[in-house]
Amino acid sequence: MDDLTEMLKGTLEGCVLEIISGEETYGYAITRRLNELGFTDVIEGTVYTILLRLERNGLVQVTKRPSEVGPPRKFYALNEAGRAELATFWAKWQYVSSRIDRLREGGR
Amino acid sequence: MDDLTEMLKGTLEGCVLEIISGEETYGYAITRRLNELGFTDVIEGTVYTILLRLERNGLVQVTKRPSEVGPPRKFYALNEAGRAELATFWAKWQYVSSRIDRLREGGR
DNA sequence: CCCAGGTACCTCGTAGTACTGAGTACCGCT
DNA sequence: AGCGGTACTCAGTACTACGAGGTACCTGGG
Repeated sequence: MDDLTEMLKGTLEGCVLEIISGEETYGYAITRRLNELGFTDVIEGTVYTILLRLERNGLVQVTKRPSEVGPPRKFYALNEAGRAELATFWAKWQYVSSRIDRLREGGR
Repeated sequence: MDDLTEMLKGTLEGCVLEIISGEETYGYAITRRLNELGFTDVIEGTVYTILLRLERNGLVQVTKRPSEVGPPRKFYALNEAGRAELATFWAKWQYVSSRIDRLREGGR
């Protein structure tokens, strides 16, 4: 599937929040996870800009830990504000996707 | 539901295409239709920029017709390229939304 | 020892999209 | 004549994802 970038706007951040909420993890691994999930074109640079934004907005707690196979990793975990943001993301997603599906059904 | 604007990027154009595909219609009415559908914050200016883009990209056929209640209307109808674009939009939507839903299900 | 390759992070510039705000103009009604 | 509803246009703004490049750590092979 090619060029989903415009459709991912506004949802990618939520996806990253969801991944972080599942387990404390770091940028490089998040990129791999997104690629596995089918978002094959999502690139490291994109994920890092999202992570920096989350940090700047105070939605995550960051912990730096050494790695045995490379440079130190920055692990991200959701804080209370992050969990709240994730909840509103899913609410918005539910709202938007249901309405688009309804439109698709020839919808009234 | 407030501030869906980022999440609508990339999907609003598809919604407009879908509405046009249902019946030949014009900008002002499309805006009303979107508002009815739940996208209450979508504003005329946004719809017109989308319509101009569709026209510039050769996805629609435009017909100007007089109105009895105001200035003349520009009616839009999909051409062959527009129908193709609409089909790929729904394919992308299917792809993206299914994957996001899977992620939400704690998904593997 | 050095260098390639995988791991891990950061940053600047660009492009695309939705929104804002202002402007223009037509119409019917009072 | 003026007002409210209809209808379109356009310049400017904000936000997000992406591309391309750079830095740095580690292991293994030549």
